[in-house]
Amino acid sequence: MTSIKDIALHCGVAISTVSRVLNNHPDVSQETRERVLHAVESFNYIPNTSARNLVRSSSDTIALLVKGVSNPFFSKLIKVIDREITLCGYTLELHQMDTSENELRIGAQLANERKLIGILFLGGRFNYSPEEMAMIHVPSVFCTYTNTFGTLDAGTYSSVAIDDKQAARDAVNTLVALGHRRIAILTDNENDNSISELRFQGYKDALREHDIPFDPNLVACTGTFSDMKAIYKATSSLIQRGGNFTAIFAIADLMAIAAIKALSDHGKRVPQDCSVVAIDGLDLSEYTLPTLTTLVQPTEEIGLACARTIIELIKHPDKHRQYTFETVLRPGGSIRAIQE
Amino acid sequence: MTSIKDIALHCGVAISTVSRVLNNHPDVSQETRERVLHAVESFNYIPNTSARNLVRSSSDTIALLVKGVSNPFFSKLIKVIDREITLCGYTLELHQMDTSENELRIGAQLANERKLIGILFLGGRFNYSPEEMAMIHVPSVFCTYTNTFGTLDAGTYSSVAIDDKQAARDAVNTLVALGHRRIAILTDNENDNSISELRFQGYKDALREHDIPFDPNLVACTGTFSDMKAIYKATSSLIQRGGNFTAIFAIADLMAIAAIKALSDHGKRVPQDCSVVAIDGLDLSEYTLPTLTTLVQPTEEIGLACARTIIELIKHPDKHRQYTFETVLRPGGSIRAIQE
DNA sequence: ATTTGACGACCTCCGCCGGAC
DNA sequence: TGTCCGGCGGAGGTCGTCAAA
Repeated sequence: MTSIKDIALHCGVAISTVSRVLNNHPDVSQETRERVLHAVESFNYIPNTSARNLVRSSSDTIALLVKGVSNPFFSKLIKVIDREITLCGYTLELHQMDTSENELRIGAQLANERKLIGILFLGGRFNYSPEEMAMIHVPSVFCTYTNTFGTLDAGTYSSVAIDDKQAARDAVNTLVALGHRRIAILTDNENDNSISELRFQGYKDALREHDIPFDPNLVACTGTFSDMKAIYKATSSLIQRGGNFTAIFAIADLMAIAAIKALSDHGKRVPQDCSVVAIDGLDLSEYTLPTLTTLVQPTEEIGLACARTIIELIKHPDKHRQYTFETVLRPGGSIRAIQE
Repeated sequence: MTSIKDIALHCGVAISTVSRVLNNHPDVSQETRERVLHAVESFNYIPNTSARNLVRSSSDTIALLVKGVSNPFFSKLIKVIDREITLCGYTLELHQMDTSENELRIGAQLANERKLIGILFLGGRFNYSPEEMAMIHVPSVFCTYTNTFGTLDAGTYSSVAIDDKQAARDAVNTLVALGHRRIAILTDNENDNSISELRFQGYKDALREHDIPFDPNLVACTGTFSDMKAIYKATSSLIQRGGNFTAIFAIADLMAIAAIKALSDHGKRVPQDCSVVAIDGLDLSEYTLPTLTTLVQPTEEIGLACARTIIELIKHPDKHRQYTFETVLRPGGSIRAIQE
């Protein structure tokens, strides 16, 4: 392994001089600078970051802890966050975990190991307690979720998310406005203290607002956000239960796509026989047949907000804020008005 | 920040002794050990990982360098690789980069920084030179690509991939067998020394085998693998050129999905007016309308092979091998026979 | 014989001082 | 007087070796 010493020896200069060149210090003659840079190039020398971090007061690393990289909504978000963090001169470290793991425990461990200066949690539980949060000793931001079901004080945490309940209400209202009253819901889980539960609540709220009775027979749980086969099956069994619904609200775009396929295989055309609305607004779902009517999450803005919030928080560790973004309906070909 | 020195001072022992306790060395009396551990506990002392990595000869960390996490084919692969690496007792570190970046340079830097014991490159160029490869001093495996256009000796690198040229030939042959002779291709780039070029070659080979003249007018370049809008536009302009094609071979599933939408918007139904075949076999594309006819990459097997190959290579650094997997046609609703 | 201390090496940065021209 | 460069010491944790208690 070549070190700064080898470069110095080869150039016949002192280690300090090489260091000065590498760190763009002024007190080096143009000629020496070029000689050193040339040696660095030809030796393919890369400074040892462990040693570098060791002597520097802090690292420049922010970790992004993702629960389920296979979620296509996260894919784009990761890209945006990565770009902004890098642009601001920080290093982003990506970590993937299983949906069953405890993100806070892993975050605490990682922060210690890696000397992180911040953590972005992407996808997580909505019900943290102050005791749990005490594990984390570095600035952190909850991305795409907030602490709805938890007991954290608003002044003690930062989050960037959409209003999930409102988005679900908007989705259902869109269907009701078209005359639908028998509206089924396709969700992950009824009581997971997380995103599914919140959107499920929004669904029930919207029904109540329009005096539509809630029918448990119209609830289909998939147990997953991304396993197409499981979603297909859940929709199939919903159809076979014969709840006589005229529309489906799917809590995620991928679910809607699998649902449309299941409907089609059971002889129900979308939107003629059944309307479908979802939440996410993936690029993809604008290119399916029919195109999906969906509430678009402003991915670019959310990603930028995540990155900027953590950077601000690193500079001012107590300035906590919760950001909420609006979703916007993207009209598609998957819905239509019902005629009585 | 408390350091090992503080612990040593507080306990009235030498630094070496504290180190011995922390690393479970036997030559410490029970009493001293307990005293030190107690101090570590109460001071909340955590060893500095930078300093630790500086001296340690190796870590247990394998890095997975992904070029474009937004590629949905990679998402599932990452999951499989992560599971297997973790199962085998190693730590996987995920790193994302832009398509424009040089994966080898980043790999070299990372290996140095993190004291990696291995690197998995996921998605990369097919044309490395021995000089470039010399930057990498740890075992590494090329995942989903190999060195077709490069000058590496077969005994000097490991790879796990499908036979891209053959898969493309199979795709085109499927169309020819149904009577198609005017077959357009939807690809990223004609000469990128990478996956697109190889699949493009396979396309041309298949045409030649069947004495079908190659028509440059039937080539549509998207310049991207994942930007749906760009793919849609490329397809639209292909249609407007009026090449009179009866089928499209898309080199990736996502491209096919956007193409089908473009065809539909131009009044061409799939498969009645135009057949579409792709390569990838995403779960998703089994649930679109129509379902996509595609050559499935055995994701599970490829992922396992990637993980096992790097682990074997770490144990035996010179046992290089190139693995090739077969793709399998998954029939769908996007193709049909042509009647003259 | 068992336990502990002392030390140098690993690598980089940074500040400081001193020498050379 | 200013410009350029050398050299030193410290910081951080580990580990092997040697010496000492």
